[in-house]
Amino acid sequence: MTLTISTPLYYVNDKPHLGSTYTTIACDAIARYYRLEGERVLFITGVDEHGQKIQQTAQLKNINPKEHCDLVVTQYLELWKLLDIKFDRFIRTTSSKHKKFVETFYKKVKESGDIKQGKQQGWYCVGCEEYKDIPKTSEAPICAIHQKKLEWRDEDNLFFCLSNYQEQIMALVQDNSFIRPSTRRNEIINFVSSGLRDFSISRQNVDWAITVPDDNSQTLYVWFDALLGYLSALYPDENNIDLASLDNLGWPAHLHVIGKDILRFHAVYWPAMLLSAGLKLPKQVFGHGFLTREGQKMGKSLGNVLDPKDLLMKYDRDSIRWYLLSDIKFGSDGDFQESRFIDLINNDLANTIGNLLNRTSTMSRKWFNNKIPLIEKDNPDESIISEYTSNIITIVKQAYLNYDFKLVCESIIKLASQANTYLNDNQPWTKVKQSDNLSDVSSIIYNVLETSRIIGFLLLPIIPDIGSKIIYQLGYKEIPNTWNEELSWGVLQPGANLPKPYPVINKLERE
RNA sequence: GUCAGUGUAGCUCAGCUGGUUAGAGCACAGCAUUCAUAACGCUGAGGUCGAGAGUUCAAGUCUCUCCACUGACACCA
Repeated sequence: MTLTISTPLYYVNDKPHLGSTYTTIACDAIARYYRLEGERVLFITGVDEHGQKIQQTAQLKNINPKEHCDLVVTQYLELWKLLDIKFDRFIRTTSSKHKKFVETFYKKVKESGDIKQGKQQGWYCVGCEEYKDIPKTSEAPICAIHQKKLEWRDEDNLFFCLSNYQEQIMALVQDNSFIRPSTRRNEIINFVSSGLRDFSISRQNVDWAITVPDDNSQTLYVWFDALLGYLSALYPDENNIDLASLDNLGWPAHLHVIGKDILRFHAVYWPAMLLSAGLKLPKQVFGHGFLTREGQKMGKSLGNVLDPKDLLMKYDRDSIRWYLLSDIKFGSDGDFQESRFIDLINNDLANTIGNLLNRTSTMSRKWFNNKIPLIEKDNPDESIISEYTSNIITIVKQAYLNYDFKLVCESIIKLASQANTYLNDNQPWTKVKQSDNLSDVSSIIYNVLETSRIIGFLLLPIIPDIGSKIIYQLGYKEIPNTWNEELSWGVLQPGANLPKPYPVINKLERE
């Protein structure tokens, strides 16, 4: 069975920002975890390219919308490459595959009787490009943001009959495995229990969008179009687009990872659309938090937006991944603080983990002829460290399953600290001076090499580069695709060659 | 405005159904040490748990009031 995991399809109004980077890194870690577990994973990401805003942005730049989209898409792909994001599908909503699918899907929903004519009425601000929630009866209301008069709009649109799915959606959002983290579930339940209203899925004056199949005077509203990207992404190409084959292509999705701001679309509208089309529902929707920077909201007006590309110029990708995944509880909001960033990288990655490997490998090579020591007898202390390690493995695996990356990282650090303490307690550098203790020394070193090896594997989903470096430095010629056989004690071959160690990460200087 | 959530050491946060001297990591101080990336290890200092009142033998943990911040309250993604 395929595990399908998705990021949102990012809106290409602007270049990628730290938020989408964060989401994508988290998804990548999840995908890597499942792959190591031996699962067949389909990791979907992509972009949402339609809508009036994009049309307008392109106009401002004096290029056509497609050119604009192509440009931004290039930036996304480049960033994901720099971050070594191992996605399987990248879906563009302007692709012909997607268009074909949207038409197919629309027809099916229409056959189900869930599309009707309606009127979209309301006070509309041209500046905001949105309808304001202001009573019909108000006279000459003014937009609070733009201080301009609002227009009364009364537009014939197609509506999706969301209200037909009130009970089913209610049951879905109350199921405590669907919306994660659970703290966000209540909001959605409140929303649903206030009564679902039908929503419009078409627009009359937006050209940069997919045309409604049976009414070329209108185009489909971006959300209706964008959500369908999760499905169109599954098809290998634009041939044989039919709903029945989705079952074999990886649907239903195992997990949609999204920002908390778009939870409602994914937990309410999207499932209803799927129900209407007779398709299965995704298993989980995870709404993560937002990032601030040095305690402040990031925004253009403040001029404090942190560009992921700039970050990558200064720091390597694993440092960024480690910071985002280890310091911020996945699901909660987080604050990006550069001094903390530097502290964490230096302490966790360089001092605790990197130095552990380095000191152990050096000892082993120095005293055992550049090899992993031969174990001559059982070390009575072995069980202490090996049992500790095995407990950590259990905790880490469970934490990965819960998408609790913070706990994953914390537990791995604990293991590394434990190994450092074990070395200090046993002092192999003292024992080695007395030749009759050599067999003790070999066991001690072997135990810590083993621990380091397991640390390397456990780190792979979070920081693949550093995890791999650790594993290579222990003599592996290649990184195994799955980890279940590796996550047991005693895999390192005594007597095998140990390459010369080098720092898995360099320390960062504080400015 | 209505509803929900948050407010615990300098910083980021744990503290389940109320119960001995309130915890962790980072930062800080001291000790120790050289196998190692001036790293590791050990010890310590640090909090009237947002404010006030109440229930209780006992409250960070329950109730009420207040203060501050955040989010949701339908078509901006």
